[in-house]
Amino acid sequence: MKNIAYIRDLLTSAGLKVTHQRLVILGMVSKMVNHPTAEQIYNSLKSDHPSLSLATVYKTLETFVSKDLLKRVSTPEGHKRYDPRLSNHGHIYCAKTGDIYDFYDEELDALIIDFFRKKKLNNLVIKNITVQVNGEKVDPVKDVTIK
Amino acid sequence: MKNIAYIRDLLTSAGLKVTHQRLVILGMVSKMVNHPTAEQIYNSLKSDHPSLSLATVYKTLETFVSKDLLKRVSTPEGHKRYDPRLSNHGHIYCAKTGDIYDFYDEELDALIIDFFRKKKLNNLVIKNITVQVNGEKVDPVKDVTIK
DNA sequence: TTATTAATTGATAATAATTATCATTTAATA
DNA sequence: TATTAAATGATAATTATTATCAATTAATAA
Repeated sequence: MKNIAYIRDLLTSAGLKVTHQRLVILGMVSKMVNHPTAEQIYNSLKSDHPSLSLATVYKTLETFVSKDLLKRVSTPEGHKRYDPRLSNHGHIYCAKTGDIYDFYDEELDALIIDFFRKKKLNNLVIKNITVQVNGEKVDPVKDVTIK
Repeated sequence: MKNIAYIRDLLTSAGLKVTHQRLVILGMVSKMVNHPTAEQIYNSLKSDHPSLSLATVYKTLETFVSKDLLKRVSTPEGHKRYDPRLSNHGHIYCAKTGDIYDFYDEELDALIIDFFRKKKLNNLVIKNITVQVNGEKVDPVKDVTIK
């Protein structure tokens, strides 16, 4: 639960001016759970903030990504969506509904990081590693089915 | 090395009419190494096939994806790119150049599949699992750097 | 507290990427 | 070879995103 004062601090620490728009955009995206697009964030805000511009939402989101206040998530459909959860985690993407679910597992993270460490990839600074699971929700099945 | 006869078989097996356009598009994307966009594929073909339409390239690529003859790859930039390599593998994405490198590791695959099997995710048919590494190529560094 | 200044915003135009439409052409059969 | 359904090409339309720029606003300095 990010309150206004906390978001204000985040913006200041990132070297960004604290504007009304930034406060409400970061506040909104932080409480949205399903990795919204710029348009969805705009739609969630416009009734309470009728003067807000869609262009501002687009620009502001990209500003936040560049300052590491948000992460940008890519889907197989190739749309930009935003994720307020900054700690490393994986995504489960449902092709049928377009929903994205987060999953967290430190053991898996450690495993993968270790894997790449051993690989000794030269010449590459890794920013993040994401495990993306693509699948389809179905009527309840007994167990996870792979391929 | 996919020759014409082989590609012809692929198309037929997928229940697709064997057209000149499909042959050359699948032939081209299969030999392109860096996960091209529809436009890049079109550009690679148009000098030899001046009558080919960009719209056909777009449509054909999506047809191939729906028939599992290609995979669609998403990048943090949110563009659609295509991958002719169907066996499971991970992607290393360079934010600086936009290049995507493949990496294959059966041990890592087995590890991750096992992880999800144990999770017993109900209600989800997993189509594929991709490990996506986002990073930046730099002047040679000593070792892989994480975060 | 107000003035200054540079950054931000909103409105909208422009661009880029992708999809839709539909008349024409073509591949697979009968 | 004729038939027919599917695919193609040309282009319009749509969608997503970015650029432009005058007006506004936040941060600061006086």
